[in-house]
Amino acid sequence: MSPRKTTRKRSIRSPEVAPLATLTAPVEDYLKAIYGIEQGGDAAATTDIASKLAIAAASVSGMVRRLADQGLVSYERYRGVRLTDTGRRAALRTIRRHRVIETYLTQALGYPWDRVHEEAERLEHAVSDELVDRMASAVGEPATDPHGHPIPTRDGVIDETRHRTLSDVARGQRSRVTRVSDEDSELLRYLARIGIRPGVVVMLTERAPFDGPLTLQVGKATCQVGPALASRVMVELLAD
Amino acid sequence: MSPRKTTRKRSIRSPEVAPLATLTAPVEDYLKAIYGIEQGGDAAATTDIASKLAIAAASVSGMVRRLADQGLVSYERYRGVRLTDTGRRAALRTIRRHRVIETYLTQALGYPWDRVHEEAERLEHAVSDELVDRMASAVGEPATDPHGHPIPTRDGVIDETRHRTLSDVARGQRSRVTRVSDEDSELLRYLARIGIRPGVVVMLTERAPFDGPLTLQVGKATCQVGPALASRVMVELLAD
DNA sequence: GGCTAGAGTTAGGTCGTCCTAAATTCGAAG
DNA sequence: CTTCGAATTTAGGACGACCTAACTCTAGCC
Repeated sequence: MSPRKTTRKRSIRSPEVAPLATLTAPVEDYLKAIYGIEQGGDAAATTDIASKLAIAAASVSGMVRRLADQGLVSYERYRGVRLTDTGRRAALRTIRRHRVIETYLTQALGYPWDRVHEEAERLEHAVSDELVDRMASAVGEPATDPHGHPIPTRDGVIDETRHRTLSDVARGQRSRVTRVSDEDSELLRYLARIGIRPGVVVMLTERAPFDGPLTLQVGKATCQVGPALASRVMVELLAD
Repeated sequence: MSPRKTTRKRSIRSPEVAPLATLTAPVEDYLKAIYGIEQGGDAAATTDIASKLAIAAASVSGMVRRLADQGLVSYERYRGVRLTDTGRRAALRTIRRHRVIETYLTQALGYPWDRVHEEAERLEHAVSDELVDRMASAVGEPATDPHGHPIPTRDGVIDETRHRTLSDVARGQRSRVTRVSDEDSELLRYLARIGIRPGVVVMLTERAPFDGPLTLQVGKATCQVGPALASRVMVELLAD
């Protein structure tokens, strides 16, 4: 019916190795989101990207086409999105920036860990590579950010070890907290209050049935946490 | 899904004054530029703004109307632009950010003074007030940035003393450098090389006629500088 | 193997910021 | 007081990033 020739008419770019130089802030945000979703194994679905970025799905369709034009993702209609190598490099660069900034702010400027995410979310689009490297070296080239997430190296190498969450831990099992989700600052304040942070050892003493609360031994204290919280705390199991 | 009527409405102490909350980066740049031009005394002319921002004059006309709509400038067609109080406060806030960032980068992260401007130009739009304040206090609440420019206080108070330039200094006069222009990094590297930086005392020993080069005694060294450089170095005269 | 719920896309807008080209206005000089 | 050049504004576009509404495709179920 309608002409639907929207597929082309973009600019004519002969070379195919994308520049990687000047990405806009929204583009960097999309790439980060897609990277995160792809960690699940599958191609990133439109709605997942949309919900992660709090954007309408229709907007994602449009943007994804632009990302594909720029060689940052590969994309087949109705089939989801995958980062190209170029796109993955760009995503990891942004993630490195974000995490170095978070680490620097907490260590060098005394920022509380529940507020660095928001600040880093803005700064990651504005800092130069040089500044990121200076910040990283000022705090001793950290391997993880304050929430335990691994920091990619300058060359885009990142530890992709999967961790299980507290929800997966069996009763009576001791584990060490490795990472906590960093986006919800209320959650972070609460975790700080009950003593849960990367490095801390917790013992799961009880689990109520039907996805009920878990009872944890954290240091000398005991606390109960719901499944929503438990699924946002990553741990590694400890031998007894 | 959500109503997304998030269109701000920050409260400000004075009644009915404009929001001042979320200004875009271009808007902040315009306000800074207008502030700078207004320091000359007159209303800011369209072409001056355009050339300062490296933007077409027609674009400035359009933007200025939007600034006026937001209550940031007052504007009469063909008559130039003046900041309103709200606009001036916003401009000073951005200038404070810029200069605090410059100072922090040089003092805390060892950034060379000829590259901080560029970095600050991007970061000034991304940092929160809290971060700026933390940076300022980390480097001892500095009164000036690395190039000698005064830093506005949190409440928008700034030292507006006019300084004369080296071009205005009489032969045989001793003066102390107070500020140097910070936008040209090549100039800054050269100034560093010949030992001119804020605080340094220079003696003008000779001036060639017809706007020719000036001969300066800087410490134990002598150097000759052209009028283009001299007009970008601000000084205060010293009694002998 | 056909049907439909929900995922995904297209259509058609809006907004902010920029552009070039074509008027228009101002003010200074004759 | 007219006229001309420079300053300025308007007209008309482009682009990126978003939106809602309406349509289309896919996959899972009977």
